[in-house]
Amino acid sequence: MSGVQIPAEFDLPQTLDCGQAFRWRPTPEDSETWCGAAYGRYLTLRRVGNQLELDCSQGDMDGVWRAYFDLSEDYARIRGELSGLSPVLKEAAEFAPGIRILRQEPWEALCSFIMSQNNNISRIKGLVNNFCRMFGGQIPGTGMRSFPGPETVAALSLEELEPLRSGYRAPYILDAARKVVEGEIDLQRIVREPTGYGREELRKIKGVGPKVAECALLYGFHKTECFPMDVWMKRAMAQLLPGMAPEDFGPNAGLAQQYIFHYSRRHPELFL
DNA sequence: AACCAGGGTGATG
DNA sequence: CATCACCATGGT
Repeated sequence: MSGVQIPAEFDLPQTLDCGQAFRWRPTPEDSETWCGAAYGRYLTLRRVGNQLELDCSQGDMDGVWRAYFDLSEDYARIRGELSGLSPVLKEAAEFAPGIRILRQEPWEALCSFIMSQNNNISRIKGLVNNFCRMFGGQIPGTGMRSFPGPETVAALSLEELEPLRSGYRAPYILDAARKVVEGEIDLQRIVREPTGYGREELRKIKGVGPKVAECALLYGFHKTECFPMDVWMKRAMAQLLPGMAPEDFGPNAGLAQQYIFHYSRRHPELFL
C-alpha cells in the first residue's frame, strides 16, 4: 500500500468514469473506492483527505501507476490555458476540473474503441469486461482478468468470439489483432512518431475510421492534440462552440474534448 | 415497434 | 467531397 500527495486537479469518478476507460468501477463495499486493472495489474484506490491512496507496491507506483494517471503533468496549467480559449470551454472545465487523460496501454485502447463504435457507454463497459473475463489471463490473487493481448486475440476464431455478442465488430477485432501480431502495424512506433503517422497506420485496420483512431491515439498513445468527434461532440460543438474546430484547441485539444464531452453528457437538457 | 448508441464501409451523386 | 443504407446487439 502506498499513498501519494495528489495534484489538486484529480477527481476519481471524473477521470475513471468519463468514457475514456471502461474497466474502472466503484467497489461494492465502498463507493468511494475504485477498482480496475491495467498493465496486467489489479488496483484499488481512493482519496483520503488530500492524499491519493493506492493499494500497490512502491515499485508499481513508480513503475506503472504514476505514469498511468499522468501524475507528472500540470493539469492546473493546462486547464488555465484552455480556459482562455473560450468562455464555454472555461465553464466546462470548471464543471469537472478533476478530469485527467489516462495513459492506457495502446492495444487495450485501440481494441476497446473498436468495440465502442455505434454502442452506448454502458454496453461498451459490458463488452470490454466480458472480453477480459472470457479471454484475459488471471491476475494472481484477484478475481480480475487482464485485458487479453493481441497474440491471444489473433489466435481466436470468429466462432470463439461469437459468445461475446459484439456483432459486426468481431471481424474488426480480429483484423486489428492480426495486423499487430504480424507487425503490419507497429504500436510502439506509433508512440514515437508524430500523430499523423498513427492516424494513417491505425486506419489500415478494418473498422477503424477517424473517430476510433482519434480515441485510440489520445487514450492509448497519449497524443494529446487528438480531438475525437462522436455524436455527442458534434452536437456539443454545433450548439456550444459554433465556429470552433478541433485545431483551434492546440496541443491539449484532447483534454478540452474531455471537458466538453463530460459537460455535454451531464447536461443533456441543453440538446432538446 | 421504432429509434438510439463515444461509427465505419461501400455504393452512389 | 457529401450523402446514405446497412451493419449486430441490447436497451428504451
